Amino acid sequence: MAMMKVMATQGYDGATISGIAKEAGLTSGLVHYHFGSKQEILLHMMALLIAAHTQRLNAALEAAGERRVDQLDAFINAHLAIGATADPEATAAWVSLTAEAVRQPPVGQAWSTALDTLAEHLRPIIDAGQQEGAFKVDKDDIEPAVAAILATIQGYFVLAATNRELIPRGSAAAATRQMARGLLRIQT
Amino acid sequence: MAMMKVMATQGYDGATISGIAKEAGLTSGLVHYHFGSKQEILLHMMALLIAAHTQRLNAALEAAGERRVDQLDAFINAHLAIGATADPEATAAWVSLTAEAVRQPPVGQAWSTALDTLAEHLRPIIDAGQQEGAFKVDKDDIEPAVAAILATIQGYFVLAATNRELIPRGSAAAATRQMARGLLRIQT
Amino acid sequence: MAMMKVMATQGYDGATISGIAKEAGLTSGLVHYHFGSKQEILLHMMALLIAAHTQRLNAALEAAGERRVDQLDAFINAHLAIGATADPEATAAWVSLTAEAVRQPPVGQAWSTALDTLAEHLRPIIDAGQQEGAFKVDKDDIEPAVAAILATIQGYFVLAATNRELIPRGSAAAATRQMARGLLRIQT
Amino acid sequence: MAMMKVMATQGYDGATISGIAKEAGLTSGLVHYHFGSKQEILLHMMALLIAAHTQRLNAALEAAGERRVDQLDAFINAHLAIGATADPEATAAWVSLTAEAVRQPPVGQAWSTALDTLAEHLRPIIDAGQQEGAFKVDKDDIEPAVAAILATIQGYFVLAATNRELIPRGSAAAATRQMARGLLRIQT
DNA sequence: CATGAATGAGCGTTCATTCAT
DNA sequence: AATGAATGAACGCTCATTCAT
Repeated sequence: MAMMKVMATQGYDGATISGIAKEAGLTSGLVHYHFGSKQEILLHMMALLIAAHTQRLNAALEAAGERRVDQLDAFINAHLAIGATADPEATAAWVSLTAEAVRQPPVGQAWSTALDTLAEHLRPIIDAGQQEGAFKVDKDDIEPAVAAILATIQGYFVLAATNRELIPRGSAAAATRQMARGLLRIQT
Repeated sequence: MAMMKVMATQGYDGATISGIAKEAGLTSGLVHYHFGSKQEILLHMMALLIAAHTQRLNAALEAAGERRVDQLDAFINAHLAIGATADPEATAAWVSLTAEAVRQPPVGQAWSTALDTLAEHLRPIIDAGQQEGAFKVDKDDIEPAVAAILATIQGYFVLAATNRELIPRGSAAAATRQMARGLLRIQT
Repeated sequence: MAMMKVMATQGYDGATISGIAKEAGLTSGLVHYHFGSKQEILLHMMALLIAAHTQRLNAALEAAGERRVDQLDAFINAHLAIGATADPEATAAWVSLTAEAVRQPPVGQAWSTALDTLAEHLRPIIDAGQQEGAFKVDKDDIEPAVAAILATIQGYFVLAATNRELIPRGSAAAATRQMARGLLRIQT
Repeated sequence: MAMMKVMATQGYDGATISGIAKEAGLTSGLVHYHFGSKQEILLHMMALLIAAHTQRLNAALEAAGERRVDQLDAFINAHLAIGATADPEATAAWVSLTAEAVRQPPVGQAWSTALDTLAEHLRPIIDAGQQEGAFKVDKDDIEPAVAAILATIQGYFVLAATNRELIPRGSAAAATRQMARGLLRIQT
């Protein structure tokens, strides 16, 4: 998506319609012909980003096997493996988008929905792990754990977009897995 | 700072000079008399935010005592205690600011400096804990741990600004402390 | 005509080609295939409006009989009978059109022609009435009278389109006939 | 007012903000600094036009003396004397404005109010004339008469803006007075 | 004939910035 | 120090018009 490329470096307000159009090899009029408004482009970009990510995530979870800890690792890896997020442009765009989620209610709603979807992938894993005794946590600590893991992932995105050199290459997924083990009291 | 209030709800581009001025009870002309450009206001706001935070952080660390684990907890609590960040406006403004750090190099630089400063507060604690044997980690895992803890904190800011209901009340600091224990292999 | 419907509520500039096309169940491309330009559509709409009106007018005049005063009444009634203009859409479109006649010379020309045509229907009636002694006016007052009656009719259109409640139901034609009697000094 | 000049020849949509600004020797930004929106300029122009007219009308009515017929004539003359409206630009602008009254509800409201104000000047004259026996009309014919006279005046504005040559020089006021006499059955 | 994607000029509007007072 | 009028560039968006299919 052209908007992603432009937003990655210019942010939402800096991403002008004609800038996006030029990046995509179109004219500004045509962009509006297809999208109606700038916000719609943003929402569409989000949908693409989320769809691509969801697909990757589902594939990773299916490949993870039966063990809860492996599923947990797969969830983390799907977000953070390979250099604290594979696509720097997508990461930067996502961070810019986060700021828009604060401002524009429709974007905020879509953002919330996306995060909720992630939580709904993660929660059952932790839930099952807890019930099966693999994760030795209180029932009451499950929701906090879901939030904590998602926070860590989002935080890595922020750091990757703004302070890449702070993250030792390849450490994000490993560190997060280790944190999750502590959080969920997984024996290793 | 008036800009913070406006940025919290409107973002950087949505925060107009005259909007900021009105919030502060001034006129737009006078704001420019003092600041020269909008970016300078942003940089000034960051400086205030960072200074206030640094002061709080230093006070917390001083009060923490000698034990490394207490210092670590103090560091985490200083960022996340009391409902996943005390001041919702400051949090929202910080998240908006993050997006600007991606766009505007001077802002990005200030942001990096701020994060580095935090890292420089956190690193010696972990360093010492490792050397003293309280934290049973490899030397090579110290930098990743610093990044991971900072990522988690920043991630909680993001969630607090966009998805507050995902974070169970008061769970942020506790969960982060627990994660840090797992990451640094602290016996409890 | 579709343009009339759209112009009645949106005016000329507010009436977009694709809006007109949608109203007519066509596509914008096809509209241009037939008309070449938006102005041409307007001119075509005028022609239709005028043709329909002229036909109605001629029929009314033929049915009016020999007496000049009856012909005069028929002329007035053909414009104003039945609730100060029967078709509100046509009236509103006509008023919008009037404004375009001020701006676009070709439209102004067509408008003038239309008014002249009306004058040419009205003038001979008054002329004959004056010569035959039914209308006791000076020869010099004929042209002013033609203008005055046309003005009253156009004025009723304006009021009907903008201030309908100012006109007591059904009073327009009667009042105009009475005014014309005063103007032409017709004994009653 | 600059907008009036531009609207007189270009209509409302043709009157661009920068066109108006240029006519007034300003920049487009400054125009918006003072007016907020194009519609507000239009409303302001209406207010000026109406205020100027109301003042002229009141002066004319005060100078008219006690006789009802003189007051009636003064009312008519204030609108139409001197070449079917003195200021061609104001007339043309008014006609363009009429079309906007059909489209833009706030303009329509202001237009209605203006017309109602005129009606409220005219009605008491006719009312009194009827009660005093100077005007030999039914009570029920007063409202229709008010509407008819206003219609004629508005109609002359339309003709003046679009078909000036149809109106013999200086005939408008005289013809209207004569029509009013017929309408109100005033003996002469 | 008919479609609808595509163009591009131009619109109203916003706003950081300047400057006379 | 302080005001707020003034500037001007840039934005999102609209739409008459064109044209490949």
